[in-house]
Amino acid sequence: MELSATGRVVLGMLAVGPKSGYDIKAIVDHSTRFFWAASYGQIYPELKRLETAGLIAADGREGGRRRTGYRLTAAGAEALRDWLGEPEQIHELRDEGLLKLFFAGVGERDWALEILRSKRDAHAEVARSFRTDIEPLAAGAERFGPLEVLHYGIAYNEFAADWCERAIERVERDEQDGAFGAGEV
Amino acid sequence: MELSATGRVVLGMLAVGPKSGYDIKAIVDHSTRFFWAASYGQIYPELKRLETAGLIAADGREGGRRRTGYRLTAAGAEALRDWLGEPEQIHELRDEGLLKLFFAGVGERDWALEILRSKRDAHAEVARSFRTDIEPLAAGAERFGPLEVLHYGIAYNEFAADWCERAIERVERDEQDGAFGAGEV
DNA sequence: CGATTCATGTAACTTGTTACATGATTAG
DNA sequence: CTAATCATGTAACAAGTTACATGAATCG
Repeated sequence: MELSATGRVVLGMLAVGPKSGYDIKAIVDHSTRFFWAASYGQIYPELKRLETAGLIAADGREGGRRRTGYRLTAAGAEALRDWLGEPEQIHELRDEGLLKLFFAGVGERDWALEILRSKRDAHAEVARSFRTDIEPLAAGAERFGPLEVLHYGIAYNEFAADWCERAIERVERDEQDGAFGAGEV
Repeated sequence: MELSATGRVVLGMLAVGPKSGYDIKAIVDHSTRFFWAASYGQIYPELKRLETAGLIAADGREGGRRRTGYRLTAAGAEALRDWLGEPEQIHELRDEGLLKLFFAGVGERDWALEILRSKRDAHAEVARSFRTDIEPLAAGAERFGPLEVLHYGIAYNEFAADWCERAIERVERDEQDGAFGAGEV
């Protein structure tokens, strides 16, 4: 069975331990959402689909609150293993800063500088918040994975901020305006 | 007027010079598609919308073939300037390798190594193809933008491949299996 | 003259977000 | 008691892909 985008994150989260849709959403929102988001509108229907397909089942837990928790079945564990074992990895990026930079040459040099500064600042701020807000919480991780991915997120944003900084320096150093563009707009 | 995602790339492409929907699609497919894609199903309806809104107009060019070319109007140039001047920059990443890595700890160490190797190889291959297939064509760029963005693409993919390589080394060096996870699946 | 490319367009489908409806439980 | 949080779910919408239909022009 081919897992949907949301099915992948749901199955993975349930592999760590039994959870409700609400739990999954909360965990996704402060972990994978930076590279793999999921909304209630996807999670709840997907839980039903996975249950129908026999990959997950209700966990028996009863508590004070109404709650529909799920756990992985043996078939679900197998589906997760299959997916993790496939070498294919979707990689999609939608980066408006790069799109703006692509067109920056239709204007003046200042446009490029402003675009690069905005991109630099945005990446620097994400890296900073990962370091100060999330890393302390994730530091004592029990399981391989989350902390490594967080470190990737920090490194990626610092790489991007650095690249922008160096690009700004190049543009500022570059004296001849002729190299910039035709100023079509 | 708020530009749609496709409106942004269409307006930018027309700022460089008059183009048809077919032209735009062809250019997007070998340039911005890595960070800002667009399909015919979006481009043609968007051209109509932008024309109705007065941001673009038919270019007068007639040729042998049937062709509906467009150019920017003054209002379109203003809309493009407004958009380029806004500091906001959408940044969305969907990275299945990171998602797999996030869950790698539910299995054995070998899973993590395979995931990291796949991600490393994919990024290395993109960087290689940018360097050998695209950079030679883009080298003599007249306008600021495309070449800088290409260099970002190369640097980003090399960063990611490097990070994976170093993560692989860390995992291989790390002897104590206990640090790996509970092996839930 | 037949294959390819140029060229436009749409319909069906899939995916995903947002906002809302609903109501129970718990903390202060 | 009341505000916040827990919790599930759906409807409406927005965005985007794929595949197809259509046909003209060009290349070999």
